[in-house]
Amino acid sequence: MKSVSIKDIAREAGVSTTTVSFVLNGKAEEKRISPDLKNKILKLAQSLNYKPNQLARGLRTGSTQTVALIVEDISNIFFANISKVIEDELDRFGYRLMYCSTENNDKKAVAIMEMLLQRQIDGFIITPTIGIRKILEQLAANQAAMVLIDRYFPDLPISYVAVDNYAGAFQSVAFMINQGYSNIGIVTIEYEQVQMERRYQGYEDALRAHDIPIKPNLIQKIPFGLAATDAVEAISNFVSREPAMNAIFFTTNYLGTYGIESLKLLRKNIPSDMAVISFDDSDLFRLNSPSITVVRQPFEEIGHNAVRIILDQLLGKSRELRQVILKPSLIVRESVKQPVPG
Amino acid sequence: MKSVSIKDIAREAGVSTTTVSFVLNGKAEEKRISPDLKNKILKLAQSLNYKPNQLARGLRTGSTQTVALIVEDISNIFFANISKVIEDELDRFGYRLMYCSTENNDKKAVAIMEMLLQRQIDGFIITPTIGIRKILEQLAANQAAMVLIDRYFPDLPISYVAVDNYAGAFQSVAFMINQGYSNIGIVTIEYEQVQMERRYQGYEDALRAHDIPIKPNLIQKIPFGLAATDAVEAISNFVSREPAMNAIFFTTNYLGTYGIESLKLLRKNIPSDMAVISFDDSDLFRLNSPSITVVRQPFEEIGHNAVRIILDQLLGKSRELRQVILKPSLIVRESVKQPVPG
DNA sequence: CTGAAAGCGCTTACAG
DNA sequence: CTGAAAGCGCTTACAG
Repeated sequence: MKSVSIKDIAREAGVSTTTVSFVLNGKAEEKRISPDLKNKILKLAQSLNYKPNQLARGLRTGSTQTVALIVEDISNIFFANISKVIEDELDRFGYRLMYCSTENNDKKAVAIMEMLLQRQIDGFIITPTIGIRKILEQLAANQAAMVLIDRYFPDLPISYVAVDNYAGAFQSVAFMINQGYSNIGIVTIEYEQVQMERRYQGYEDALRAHDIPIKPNLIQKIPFGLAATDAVEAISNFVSREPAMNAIFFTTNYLGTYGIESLKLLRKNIPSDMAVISFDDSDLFRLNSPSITVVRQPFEEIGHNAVRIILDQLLGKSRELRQVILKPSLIVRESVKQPVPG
Repeated sequence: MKSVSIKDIAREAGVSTTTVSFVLNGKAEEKRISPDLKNKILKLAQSLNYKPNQLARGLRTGSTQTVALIVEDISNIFFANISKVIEDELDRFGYRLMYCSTENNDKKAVAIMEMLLQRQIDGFIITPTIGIRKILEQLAANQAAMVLIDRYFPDLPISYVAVDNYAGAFQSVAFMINQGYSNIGIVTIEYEQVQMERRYQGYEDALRAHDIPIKPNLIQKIPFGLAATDAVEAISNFVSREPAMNAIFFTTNYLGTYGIESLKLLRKNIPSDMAVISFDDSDLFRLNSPSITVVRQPFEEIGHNAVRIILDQLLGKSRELRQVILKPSLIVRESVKQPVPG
């Protein structure tokens, strides 16, 4: 499948590749190329089904007009939603989006970054894993166009867009307390990253603010990447082990999903046996019977902000450090009700 | 951020770029380069943090070691599952996967194909939209490495991997009939593509095989891409309009999800008011109360087969036309029960 | 054992 | 108004 090049067009048209290149790049007027010649070249390109080779163009210009989006898992609805916003927006500025999932695996994340760097990607929108900190530092030192989303390194001079995880968690737990719950557990991820730490801290502080003691056995940490069945089992054990616990805060959507499965297996009724709030929204939470109260992250705003920041960098408008923290919102549904007294 | 090239390494090492290239490509032995020199170059590349420029390499060799996966919607769990299988498998053969979503939009699909063609992608795994038929024909004529998944053009000489949609639908509807239902409706997508046609045909034939007349008013077609709220409304109207209908077959996962929402809004009980089966599985179907009976597609097998076919083409092992049809399986859960007599 | 040179398909400063 | 030429960073056939 030998593709046609500007050389082919030039030969057919009887002109130089320079002229063809000018015309094809819309510089005919600027370069004062005659309209007749311009049209001839355009027609020829069309009829030969010419497709510019972006590798050659990228090699020559140093720009691929491509932005990479690196997330934890593109099939997670939270990231899928964000990526759609980002893709649509970038498209309007002539940038292509290339997405990659790290699965929160440092090795995979490093490999992805290497791969992207080799492909001369213009800009990066990244949900970082801890293991790529070094790479990000280097990129930052090299003035690469880059913005972090969802999670970030507070001490690194890299722009980010995130959500007030602390407030989202605090608000959720406070809501449960105000509804009369006091034996509130938390299921979170055993992974030392800001966003999860902040959610955990919101949980603790909400309890403390209401003079409720923190009980270590109401805290369940699940290792990241645990197989679904194992995670469900861990949560089931946790629930069975703590009969006094009557409410659980799940710090992310898949944990909430596992939780619903566990409670279903245990035949625990939501909310009469167990009140539930999860971070992140999903069809499952919305349509579950009863529907699940959630902390919704404003993914449209996250996407918009990330694109604005990366474009400012790419278009050379601004390289200033931006640290955007957006407010999540508690969507009250049916999974937290006044508990039966006694 | 000027990156280091083999020229830099060559200069530092006091050798030619040829030698550096040989070493970096693991041809030191073959080209009989002295071990000392080899190590020196390797060390140098390491310490200079050399990253090969894949654009240059791709331009020169004509191969980018990249396969594109074009699906309808990467956030649909069915496609997300397939893509993970494909990505992992290709990775083991040194190929990168680049994924794109068409959203079943012909214009977007064409734009994606153009973009990929310009980027010298080595192979294509495609869930085609109707509008890219022409492009696929051209690619096929040019011997491009390519395989279609999920849907295909039966009359085009292009390999594909799909599921026996007819059998899946037939089995579902026959199951409902055997459970005692006879007023079985169908909610499908108004879109003229094989896979949906086959599912619809399975529905019709199952009814016919059991001497149940086809009633046009039990057939609801939803335009593809209809906003969620509108689709839910359309299904609600459909359900309300046909009080005699006591079972519905949904031909794809998001329709099933809309259906559950509609039934919930209408306060219809599954299965006592309405039995439900949907094509494709999901957490929502599995965890819903009651859990939803589904036709599960063997996504692992789909992915494996697609990769095997594309690799055979890429590695030049085989270009033969392969038409793989896999069997889906009915997963019986709680959403179809014997209806109350009368 | 190693290197000079051509060339992949573009873009663009320079010249006329 | 248009073209010859250099060069982006690689790989590789050819030569010695």
